[in-house]
Amino acid sequence: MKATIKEILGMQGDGRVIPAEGWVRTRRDSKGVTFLEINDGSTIKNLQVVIDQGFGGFDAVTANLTTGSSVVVTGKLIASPGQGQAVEIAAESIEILGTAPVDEFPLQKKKHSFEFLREIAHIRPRTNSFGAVARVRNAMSFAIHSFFQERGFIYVHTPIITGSDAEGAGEMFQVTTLPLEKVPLVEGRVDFGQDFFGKKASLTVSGQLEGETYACALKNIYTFGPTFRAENSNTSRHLAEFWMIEPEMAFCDITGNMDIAEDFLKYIFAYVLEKCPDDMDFFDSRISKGVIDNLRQIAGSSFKRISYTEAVDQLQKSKASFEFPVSWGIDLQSEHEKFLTEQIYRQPVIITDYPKQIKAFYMKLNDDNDTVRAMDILVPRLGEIVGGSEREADYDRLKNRIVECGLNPDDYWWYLDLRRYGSVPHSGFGLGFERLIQFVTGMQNIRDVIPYPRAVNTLEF
RNA sequence: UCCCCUGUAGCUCAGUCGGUAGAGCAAGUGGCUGUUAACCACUGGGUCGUAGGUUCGAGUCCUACCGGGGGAGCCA
Repeated sequence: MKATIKEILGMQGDGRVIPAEGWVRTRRDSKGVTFLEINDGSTIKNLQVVIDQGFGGFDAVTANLTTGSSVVVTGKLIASPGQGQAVEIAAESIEILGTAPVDEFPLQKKKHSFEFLREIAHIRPRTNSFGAVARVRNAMSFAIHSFFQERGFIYVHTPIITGSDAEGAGEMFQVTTLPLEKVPLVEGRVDFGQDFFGKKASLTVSGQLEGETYACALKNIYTFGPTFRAENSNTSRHLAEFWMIEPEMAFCDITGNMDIAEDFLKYIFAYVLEKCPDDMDFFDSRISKGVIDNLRQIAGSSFKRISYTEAVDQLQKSKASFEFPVSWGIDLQSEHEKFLTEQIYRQPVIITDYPKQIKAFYMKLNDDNDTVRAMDILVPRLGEIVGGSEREADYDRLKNRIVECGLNPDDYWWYLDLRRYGSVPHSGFGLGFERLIQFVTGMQNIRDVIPYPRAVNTLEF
């Protein structure tokens, strides 16, 4: 394999003759000399190619040497006499592999809006912004695995298709092979017995319940995979298909859960700062001023930990006027979460011990019988980024909560079995990968941190 | 799903009181011995989202639909 542009930029400009492959980003003509910047996505930086217009073969390619065309340039790698780059290639031959006609190719050597680029999602990775997002996303994926692997967590592949219809985490996409134009009926209702699985099936909204079963066998596990929500939500923070990270730890209480979650976030931030300095410089200067300092500061500090009751007190004491008034028992609204992280504490905040009414059935009930051992991590700008809890480990209390929440215990027989045989305290949390990328990069819209966003009425690519 | 904003040149936008279309960037041509957000000059470029309506006349006002954005809810 020939050297990537990233590798070439790290070489000495000692006059060696090498090939360089990439796509033309921009071209500048002066009298007698043409400057070409080519990029191959291996780094956000471009390689400058200098072409003496007198050299044989230039006239043959000049018309097609346009933004977006793909080229192989061979020439001497030399120290650059100009400012802005250490080395450059003095072209000795140029081959155009694929042209990009200027009147058709949608990217120009100018800034484009993210809204426009979303319409050409197959071309947008060739821009600085989306190249940087892709590289940071890659680094973060790797960091997730290394964080857990270094701590002995087992990576578990929980199912994508699920038969549990009542996980309660959101609207589900149905999966079926039944002919939708002629659905088989029994007594007026759909006969799922004739469907592929013999029962109603859906795409998973969470791997947590299955994750718990493996944690209760392997101690510490994590999942990292696609998740689906059929909610009709149209915001810059929601997708119908997104990636979620869900660790689950046996013999672990809510405090251990918080410790791991906090360490995890700091590890990811530090990792990206170390491994993607060029891309992060780009985000810091062009996308969101101050992201680097912000991440660095968070990675080196301790998160504020308060109870839900304290949070409500703080919000009430602030005398700020909210659209939704604050009182004990309400679910915290976006405006409340933002006020806590951006105005009161100005840092990530972990809130624990929520009223049981506003949380899921599987969370461990506290002795007060009113609150559960939930923990949400809120960050400035995005609000909730992590949601987790210590799980209810007592069979009877869990069964009661299932009934209280209007669910059918029979649907959870295998989940309840965990509490019948060798039950242990265990805890875990869930974290939306794209929201984490948003936080790290400062990108405003979640549709711009995933290659091909799936959302309501969005499935062009 | 609700509220608000928006749709005009390839892109980003301006367009006053309703009177017949503008800029910047991009592109093309020419100029400039090394540029790097290159620079200077000139040139070309429009079914004003779609369909109706009001009017002598609609980019502009009204209605519906479609697309995009922001916020809320739901949530990760």
